[in-house]
Amino acid sequence: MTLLTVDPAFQFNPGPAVATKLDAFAKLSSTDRAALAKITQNVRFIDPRRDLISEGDKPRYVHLVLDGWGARYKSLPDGKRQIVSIFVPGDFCDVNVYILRHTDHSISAITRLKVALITPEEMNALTEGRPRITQALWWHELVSTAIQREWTLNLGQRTAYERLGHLLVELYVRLRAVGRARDGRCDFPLTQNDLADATGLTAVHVNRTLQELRRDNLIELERKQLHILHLERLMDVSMFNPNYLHLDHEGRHLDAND
Amino acid sequence: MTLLTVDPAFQFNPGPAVATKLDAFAKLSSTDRAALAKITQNVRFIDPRRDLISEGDKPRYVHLVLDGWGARYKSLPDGKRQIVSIFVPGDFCDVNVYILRHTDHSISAITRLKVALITPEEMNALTEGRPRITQALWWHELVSTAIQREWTLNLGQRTAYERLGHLLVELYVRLRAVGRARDGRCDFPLTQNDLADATGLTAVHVNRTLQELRRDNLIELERKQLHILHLERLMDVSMFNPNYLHLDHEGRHLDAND
DNA sequence: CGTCTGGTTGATACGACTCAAATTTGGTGG
DNA sequence: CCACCAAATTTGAGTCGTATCAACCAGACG
Repeated sequence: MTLLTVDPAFQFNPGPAVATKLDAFAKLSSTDRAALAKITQNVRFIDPRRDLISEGDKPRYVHLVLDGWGARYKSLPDGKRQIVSIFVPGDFCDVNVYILRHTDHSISAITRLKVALITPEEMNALTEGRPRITQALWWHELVSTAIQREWTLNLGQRTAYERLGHLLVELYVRLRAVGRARDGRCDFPLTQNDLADATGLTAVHVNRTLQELRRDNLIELERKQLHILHLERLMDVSMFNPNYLHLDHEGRHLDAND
Repeated sequence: MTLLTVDPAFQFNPGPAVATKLDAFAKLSSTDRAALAKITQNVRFIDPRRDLISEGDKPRYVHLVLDGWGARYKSLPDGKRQIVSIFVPGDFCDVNVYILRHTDHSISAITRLKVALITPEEMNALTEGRPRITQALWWHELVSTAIQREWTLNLGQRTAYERLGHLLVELYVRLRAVGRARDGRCDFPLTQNDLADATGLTAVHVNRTLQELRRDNLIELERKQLHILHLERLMDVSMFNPNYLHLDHEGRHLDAND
């Protein structure tokens, strides 16, 4: 399987998603950007469906997704599996994990994944004397856990229909924030099986529920391309409130002046 | 309503749960402890079922639970409600929240709650030049999100029976780690309604499932007291793996030498 | 061309929900 | 100390959303 073709999402924004994302919180200076660029030198590619990190591993690097999609999942002894997070470009997988002895989850590639490996030392060097970046990383961390809370709510209280709608909107909005989505359209490489693992439903039920969403003229989804036809309405029926993504910063928090 | 009676859990450990908890990660020095004690001066009490923080509030303080139980929850426009976290003594509610503009959730008291209010400035002063505390706080943060991930797994993949069993074990183990549980016993102030909100079940089903757990001789639960009769077996049937709590540090990571 | 993965469909089963009411518990005031 | 009330727990009957099992289909790949 050759997957060297350029991800079509690049049509939207060929630039680095990381800077875009952190910029959304605090306008970075040119030296901040240079420092960020520096830590993304050590790049690794992971084939689709391959694990990048396995439960029990000793954490050695912080991973930063430069391109492609990944998923964090946890497995149960009875074979069940839950996707607990989805990573899109610009996402750090685990800031500061190396504080812990062992990871409690696995991370695998959904598409072919391009990640930067960052050592603890590089991480320290990055934040040392750069309050904007330090705060932006904290922001990233807080948003990640806020997303995790929203997923808890999603699984606990929403119906299958709302749950799927909510997940689609979330991913669309997150992609849009890093310039990878526009006009209701984005790449969407998750299979119905992945969606099932992420929503706690079966693949069969995901299939039927997606058909409902299509029938209601809310989405189109085929060939790994998602088109949300009525974002407002989909947000409404899935009770999506974007507040938990904390995108209301627009770099106004701290400003670079160099 | 007068709730000035001393929490019976105190029988186990009258000392400060915070230090106990952070100590589990990194042995704190006496000056570290003094610094911790200092930030717990500004104390506030919250009556049961009252909100401590409401969704949309501007975060002003970091809250540290000194005594009692609390719950973080999110509500949906259709009235549904999900408890996404439970706080027990020694838990920080939100390290560094004040980076965000608005909170995306509410926090309420389960029992009468004793919390310390900590300003951003105090927080900075606490960590400044204290790498052990800084790391311990990061550890706290990482464990909190690991718990959130486990809850996602819990809601997505476990049956009602496993789900409840898992929650009971988690809370018992967390309480034990701060000296508030022993020999399978601990305070357990959650109502069946609370359990329902936390597990994404209905109160009726929680009731029936608790009866099953009792019938299977795994637990006793009455008058707000939990007794886990066979911890090993309960962990087994609920597929509880303690790794996500990252309690395997025992202060060996960093050592104070003063 | 055959195989494989991902998607679709149909029939049936069951876990958890809903609604409604009874019972118990704990706190309050007479 | 007892009567009362509200909150929490328990029980029963009926329903529904989602799972399960089993095929079948379509496109991509080798």
